[in-house]
Amino acid sequence: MSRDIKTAKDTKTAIMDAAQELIQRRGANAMSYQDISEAVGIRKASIHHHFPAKDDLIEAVVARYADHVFGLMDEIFDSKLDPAAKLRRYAALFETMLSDGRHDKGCPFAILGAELSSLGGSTAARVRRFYRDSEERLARVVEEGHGKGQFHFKGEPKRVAAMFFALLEGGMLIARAEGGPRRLHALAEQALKLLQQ
Amino acid sequence: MSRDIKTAKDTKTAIMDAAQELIQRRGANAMSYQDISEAVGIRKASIHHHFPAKDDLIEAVVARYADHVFGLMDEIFDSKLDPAAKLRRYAALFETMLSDGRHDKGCPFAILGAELSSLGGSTAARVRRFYRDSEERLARVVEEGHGKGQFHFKGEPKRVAAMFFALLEGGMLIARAEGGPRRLHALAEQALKLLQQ
DNA sequence: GTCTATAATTGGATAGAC
DNA sequence: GTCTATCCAATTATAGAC
Repeated sequence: MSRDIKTAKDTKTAIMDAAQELIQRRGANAMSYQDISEAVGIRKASIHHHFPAKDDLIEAVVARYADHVFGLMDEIFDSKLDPAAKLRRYAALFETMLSDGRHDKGCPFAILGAELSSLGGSTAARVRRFYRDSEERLARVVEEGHGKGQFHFKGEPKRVAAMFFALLEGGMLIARAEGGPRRLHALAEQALKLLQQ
Repeated sequence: MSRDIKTAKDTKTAIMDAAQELIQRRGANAMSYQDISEAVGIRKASIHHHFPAKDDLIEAVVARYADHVFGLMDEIFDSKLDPAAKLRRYAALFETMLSDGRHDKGCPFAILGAELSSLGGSTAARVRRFYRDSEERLARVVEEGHGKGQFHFKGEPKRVAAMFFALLEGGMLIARAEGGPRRLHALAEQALKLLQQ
């Protein structure tokens, strides 16, 4: 056996976990190999063994996170919940993030969106893709709600979905600065009120 | 006369202009005195004469920008425009920002919100204040529109205002990544549709 | 796969001449 | 108020022993 049964989590994963937390809290530019080294308990050089360049690490983290979130989204959106409940559950993902730890974590893609121009090309592409795919999935739920008569609005479902997404990403940054998860929750609920009225 | 009549803009202002542009495009963490030095055409040490520490510079830029924006907001919101037109004009401020230069500038306060935990204390406080004051001003417009029967919604005007604000800040980051000013415009229009239906 | 050691560069910042 | 020169710390990254 090459792994410790108990605490076992391979170093590569531990590095990515630490990096993700740092990105969510401080951003990719403010994250250093030194920070990760201290968090994981290994030397800087060892990180380079797993991720030769910083961009490689950021990209790996971002790819893993996107897979994770889309997994959760698909679970929610493919369920038998009614459309409004689906949007609530989706919003709750953001709220839960703000509740985590020291209450200073944000959505990695909102943070990286702000840092977009200093990211590597493929990471920037992944950020854009995340936005696009999120809106696309949301649009299906909005459309479903519209079709079932649960949502009432003028305009295209696609636009409403984009609105809801922007609201959550922006609201997350704002609520992280002041108000926390409760404030983000209130934002999402207000949006749902407008959709259902 | 101690200033050149023609190109005259004092160095301090030129430094702040360069710093603001860099913050809007890359973020405060990715901005260096070296970058500014090249943009302005002076030496790094000269920047330190005007702004001893980087935090001083960032704070000065942020304070000036907030004053500027609140000036514009007050002009719009104190005008005789109807509430929907006021919100459109407000949204246009964000759209104009995205149209500027290489189309990669964002609202400094959205960028700095993402970098919040690596900012100096007083700068972070200013970011929070900007969010609060923006929402407060927007709330008055939303309330006005509700009172005049132009906006129809359930819930508190304060919440609706917060929603509109989060939508624009988040939408700006997303539209900067893909879609540009037109996309942000569509977002704002969709929100107005929901309010007016 | 992890370590020590070290390179190479850049960052923010200061001292002191002009 | 701007410059040259310099300092010191931090950062990304590599080489090579274990």
